[in-house]
Amino acid sequence: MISTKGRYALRVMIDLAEADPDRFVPLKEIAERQDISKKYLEIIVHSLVEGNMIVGTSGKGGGYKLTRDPSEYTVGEILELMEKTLSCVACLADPEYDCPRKSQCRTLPLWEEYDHMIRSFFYGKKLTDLL
Amino acid sequence: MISTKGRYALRVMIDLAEADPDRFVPLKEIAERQDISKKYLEIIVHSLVEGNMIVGTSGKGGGYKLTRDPSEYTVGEILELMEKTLSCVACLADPEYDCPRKSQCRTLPLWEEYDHMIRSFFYGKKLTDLL
DNA sequence: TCTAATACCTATTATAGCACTGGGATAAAT
DNA sequence: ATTTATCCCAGTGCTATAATAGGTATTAGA
Repeated sequence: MISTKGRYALRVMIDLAEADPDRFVPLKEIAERQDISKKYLEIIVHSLVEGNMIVGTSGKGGGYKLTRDPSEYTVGEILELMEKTLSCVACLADPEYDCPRKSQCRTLPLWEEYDHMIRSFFYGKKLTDLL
Repeated sequence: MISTKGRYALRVMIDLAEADPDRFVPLKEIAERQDISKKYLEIIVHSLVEGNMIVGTSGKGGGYKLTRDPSEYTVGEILELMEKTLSCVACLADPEYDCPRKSQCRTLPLWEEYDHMIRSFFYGKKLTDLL
């Protein structure tokens, strides 16, 4: 399941994409428009800043704005940043994990196909496709 | 994410699909073959019995077997039984829920498309496709 | 009829992640 | 100095997951 973090992050990004690209939009505004607690959004935008999706400046007139043109973001990268992984099963989420049953596992090919489908879907969607 | 319940259930079903269709396969055997604690599998097969996917008989010579031909099961129905929902977001998982933002939500169409894709994928796979 | 093998039932637990909330420190513009 | 912001750290309540434990009931066969 996509958590609120991923879903809210996407809404924040859409909100910013629809704003004046040269303006720093304060979180308070986004919170009101999106109907999400500003406090909770702080956590989310922090991750977005860490992932270089947006930049923030403090002080009066401060806020957040995108680091690139809206058309240069994919939904996949935003979601993956927030969810840590888009993988549907534990055995694929951690690339380090080497399952002892993998050679005989009847279900692994299914999960791999599923995983691939999800990735293509989300990485194939641009942020601008949602506007 | 697909939980262990869903993944293990699928493996149980595959295990039974590969067994003699007239034989009741004891859980102990499945647990050993699949390398899953028998105790935990009890919970899983209980749900499978409840959902009429398999039947069990007690006593010596007892065990579990499929209720239909392996080709008549879809992966989707097995997973949905175990996971309660295959929906990726809370707003679609509960059909009763009527989101106040749905008419203006920029992300809803994305989740709907995603949801549909997942359903088609899993309901389009038969148990026999995994053998 | 006894025994072994089996399913079936109820309960408890430990851990982790999710979805937040609170209080303050720091930064910048007027 | 004041206002408007971000930035930072900490804590909380809840629920689901992934099990484990111990027992009862049922059945086939020796």
